[in-house]
Amino acid sequence: MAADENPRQATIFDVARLAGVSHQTVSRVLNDLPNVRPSTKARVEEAIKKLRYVPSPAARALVTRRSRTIGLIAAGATEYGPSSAVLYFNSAARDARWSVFTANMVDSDQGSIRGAVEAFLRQNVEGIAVIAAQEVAVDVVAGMELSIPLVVLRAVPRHGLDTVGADQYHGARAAVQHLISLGHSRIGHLAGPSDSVDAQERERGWRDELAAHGLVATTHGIGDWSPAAGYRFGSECELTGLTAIFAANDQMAVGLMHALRERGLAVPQDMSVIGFDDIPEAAHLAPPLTTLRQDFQRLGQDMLTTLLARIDGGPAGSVLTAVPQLIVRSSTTVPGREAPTARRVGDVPASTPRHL
Amino acid sequence: MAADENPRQATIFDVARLAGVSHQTVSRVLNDLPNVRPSTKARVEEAIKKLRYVPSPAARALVTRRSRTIGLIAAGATEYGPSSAVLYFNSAARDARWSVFTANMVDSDQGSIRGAVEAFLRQNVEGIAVIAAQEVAVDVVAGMELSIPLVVLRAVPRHGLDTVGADQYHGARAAVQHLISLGHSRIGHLAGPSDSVDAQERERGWRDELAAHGLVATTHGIGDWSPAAGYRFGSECELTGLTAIFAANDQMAVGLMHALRERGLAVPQDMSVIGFDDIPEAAHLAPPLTTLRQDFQRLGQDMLTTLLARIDGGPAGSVLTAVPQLIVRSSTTVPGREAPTARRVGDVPASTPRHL
DNA sequence: TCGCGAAATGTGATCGATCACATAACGGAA
DNA sequence: TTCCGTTATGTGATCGATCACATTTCGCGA
Repeated sequence: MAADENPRQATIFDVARLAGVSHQTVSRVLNDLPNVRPSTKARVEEAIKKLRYVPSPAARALVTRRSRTIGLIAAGATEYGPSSAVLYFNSAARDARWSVFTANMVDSDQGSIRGAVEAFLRQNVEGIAVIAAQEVAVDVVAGMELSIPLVVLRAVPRHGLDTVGADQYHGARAAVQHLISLGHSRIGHLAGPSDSVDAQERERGWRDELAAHGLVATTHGIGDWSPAAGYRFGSECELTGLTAIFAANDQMAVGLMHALRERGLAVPQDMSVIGFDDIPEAAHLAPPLTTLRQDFQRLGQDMLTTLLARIDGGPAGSVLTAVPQLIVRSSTTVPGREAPTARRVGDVPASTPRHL
Repeated sequence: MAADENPRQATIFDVARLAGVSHQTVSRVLNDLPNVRPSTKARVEEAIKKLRYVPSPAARALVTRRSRTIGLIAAGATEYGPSSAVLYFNSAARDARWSVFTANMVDSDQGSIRGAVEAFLRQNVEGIAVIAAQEVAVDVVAGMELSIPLVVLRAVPRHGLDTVGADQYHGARAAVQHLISLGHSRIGHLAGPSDSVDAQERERGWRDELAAHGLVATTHGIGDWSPAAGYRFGSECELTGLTAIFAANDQMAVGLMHALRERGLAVPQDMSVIGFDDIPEAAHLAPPLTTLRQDFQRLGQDMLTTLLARIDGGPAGSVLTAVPQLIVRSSTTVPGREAPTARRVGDVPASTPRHL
């Protein structure tokens, strides 16, 4: 592999000279403009190849004020869902020959997010994508009244915003429906943080599906998506009469099952547990976890498509991709035994969600 | 929040006019060059603030051929370890006011990686970082003989390359040492893919620590880091005489324990299992997993520091951060019962690793 | 007051593309 | 052949910074 260490990169003028045309004609070829004789075009393209010429994005950006570059704000990108969406968004962008500046937020306070967006703007990004569980991230970016397109991963359309998202609400209803069809009637819920729209939608789905069957939504907790939060909820919550729990994501379900085990309850015999996301570990937990699978690949790709369409001047719009798919494994079953009795570590009033 | 939609961004000339100086003086203030009177400097800075002026990176990059931009190749970024390193690398870069182009590879074949690097070069990145389990990614990038600094996440220094990594080898030895000190003498290993240096180092640590105690390395498998691979190994491997298994990462340990459970073996009573990484779920598995914790935050930050130092003309070097820390939980214990007998699903010759 | 070197500031070229406009070449009808 | 409207190509300005170099101002000793 000849690593020809050019003294300097070839410029458009070098190409022009070699092809025996003016730099402007080269520019026409580069940008696929009309009115170039095929024979000329061929000569130019050959010169480009011979010199291994690549146009300078800096020079181009300077005059066109376009950069073919996108900014991506990613918060909570160590969790499975968001990080998958980021992966596929990024990959799709590369396929479309766009470059992506990424800002992975370790903490998504207002200042950091604002700073990241400002850095993007300074780099002349042509659009911004936000993949963040926390609604505050969306609020901040939306509040900056950018003059460039913005697309957000979000289960619910929001006025003035392009959104892409999976149907969390009906996914959650499917989860609860599954439990009800097994015969459960008291079904608890461990929700995600209340500043997350996905979490809100899953909780709303839980309530509505219960209501649709004349059941009441009682036991309820709020976690931060982490296994530790699931564990705390599982240790502290009031279980009397409860036969099933719907956890807002798989990671919390892991912690939850751990706590139930410690309280002497068997899953699924004493308590059915259902998660959300279908992380790779889900099939191998003890017991293998029933959950709802989301198509993160599709989400990431749709986000990119939507953003590019908007950059090209297309109309605003919201995409709601398919409903998450129910994957039945072994953590749910019919409510076999009596309502469980277990020593309880903490006590939570049934109707008041408790922050963990 | 006055969203003053300027007709156009202010330029260095606007600032110069307002401050009553030449554009060159403004440039001096911007770049902290000497020979500017403090009073003049103050006037310029005030003008900058008043006009909300930000220098154009495109114009700057065009003339300086510098971009204050880094390219990051990330492969396997849905796994916990790499994605954490990516997160902290990125965050540290933003703190240092550098922008990061990220290329998340969904598959890391030679062509994709080469393409990503070429896109980076086109964008005039000043350095490239590689966070990838697969050694092929490193080979490709290193083989391109770039004229810009390159830093790689890698447990072992490699000639002509700046590397940063945790000491996988001694981490693995600590894992095996832990098992031996509990009384185990036949300790199997489920390694990561053989094209991963981390995997090689962990395996080498396993072998060497056994040898140091006069024990032989027998049962051995090769997985791809996924829970599914752990499960396949656990279902198929020969267990006779074995009392402990060291899995090269936590995710495979999850699958492994699942398979052991299905074969009627209890962890840790019949088989001790130890993992590597300490994923957030580890503490909540059944049983909670003994493992080795890596400091990914430190790794990401060190990578950035090393890369920036090289960009500033510093000498090449390799950083080996601390040895991963042993976290003892409940998946390991003394080898209580007799050597286990279990129905076996498959059969593997003891000395030949089997690809899963 | 003068002179002179250092400090402070200004002027014009430059990076490498596109844009706006001018001009040359072509091709068919009068 | 002449003319004229396309089609093809070329010329010079422009984007917004830095760089190289020229010029002015300042401070201080002779």
